[in-house]
Amino acid sequence: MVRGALATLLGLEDDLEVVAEAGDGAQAVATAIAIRPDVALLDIEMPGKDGIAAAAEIRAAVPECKVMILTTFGRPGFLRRAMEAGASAFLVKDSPAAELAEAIRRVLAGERVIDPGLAAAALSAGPNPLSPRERDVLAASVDGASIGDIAGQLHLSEGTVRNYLSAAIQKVGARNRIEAVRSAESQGWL
Amino acid sequence: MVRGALATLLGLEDDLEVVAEAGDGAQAVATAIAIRPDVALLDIEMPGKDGIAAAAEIRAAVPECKVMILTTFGRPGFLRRAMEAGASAFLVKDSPAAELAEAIRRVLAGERVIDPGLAAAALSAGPNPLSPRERDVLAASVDGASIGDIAGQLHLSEGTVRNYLSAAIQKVGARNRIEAVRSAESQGWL
DNA sequence: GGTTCTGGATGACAAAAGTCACATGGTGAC
DNA sequence: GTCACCATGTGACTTTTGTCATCCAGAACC
Repeated sequence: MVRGALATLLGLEDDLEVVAEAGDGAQAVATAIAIRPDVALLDIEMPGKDGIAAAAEIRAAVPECKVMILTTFGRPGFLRRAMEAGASAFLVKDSPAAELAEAIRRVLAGERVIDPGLAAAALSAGPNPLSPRERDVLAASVDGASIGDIAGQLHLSEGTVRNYLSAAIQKVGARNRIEAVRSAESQGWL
Repeated sequence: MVRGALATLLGLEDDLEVVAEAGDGAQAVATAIAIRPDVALLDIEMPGKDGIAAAAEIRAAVPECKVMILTTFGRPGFLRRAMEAGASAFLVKDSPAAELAEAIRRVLAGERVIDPGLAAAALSAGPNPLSPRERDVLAASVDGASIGDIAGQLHLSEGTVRNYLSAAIQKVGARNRIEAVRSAESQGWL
């Protein structure tokens, strides 16, 4: 519904044309390759996951297509990863609707558009302090899995899982697994 | 942005007029009382919380104003509470945008509009099994608080908190606190 | 060749978390 | 007036977590 509404809205602008819509990441990549649009506007939270991966794929397959990220949660880590994936813009959905069309025009003109408050947050937060393995273990514990579950799922010994979790908890400055997960999630580190 | 886009979209319909917009629950209630619209379209997740409470207040203060809930997460418990608050419609944002205007017309004609899949889920899930106090304790533990923290926050002894938590975990069929929180949240029981 | 880093593992230990049994008041329903 | 819950509390007990020290193998780097 949101996508449809935004598409209709953008279609009302004289100088913009919505050439396609897609419901998930994979479909977005396929459509971008087929249509070769000037710009692709992607969300991060999508069914089938990861608008950032989709962004990277589109950049690789269709270099002349600028990629813009429009997302609900302005997490510093998301911004960082989006930029690394070659995105030209990073906007959050709580800015006014009029800004969207304006941002698209600026991107088409070659500018990069980044929510200023978010840019500051991303710079002050610093990079993801978690090692890849710590990230895996923390990510595997989001929905209440026990140490044993995580160990089985990741083919590690329980002791190792405990160690990684302990390290992750310290690094993010949390007091236990749950706080660590919340905190890492809110920074976009998972 | 989403609100603005939907408002513009609805404004394009010949027979509908958007008379106001509000950014949070309190403002929505105040505006509804001032403007006395035919229908109010509310989200549940709002800054300042709880579109369902706002719905109930609007129903009480402006009885001729129908209240519709449009939300991202179609949780059975949300639907139940929305209906108890006197809502005339409960829609989820992943239905097509065209349906929204149609739903508004049906509500204005006196019908109740409910997402059918969600209605089934709400009926099969049954009512919230948690006692109010169990709900409080579980809700207080969402972001990683320890038993001691919760006890202090709710002015209970640690043993009592443990007992409530244990009961809640059993009732929702979870294996630990985190699973219980996730599960209760996904049902809309918190 | 030595140093350092990372991924992985073990064992020990303390601190939480979770379970159980049981006790006491209060509130409604029948 | 009894019965069934609820909210609240205690104490004992087991299981899970989280922390720490220490170890080993491979890769990278100088």
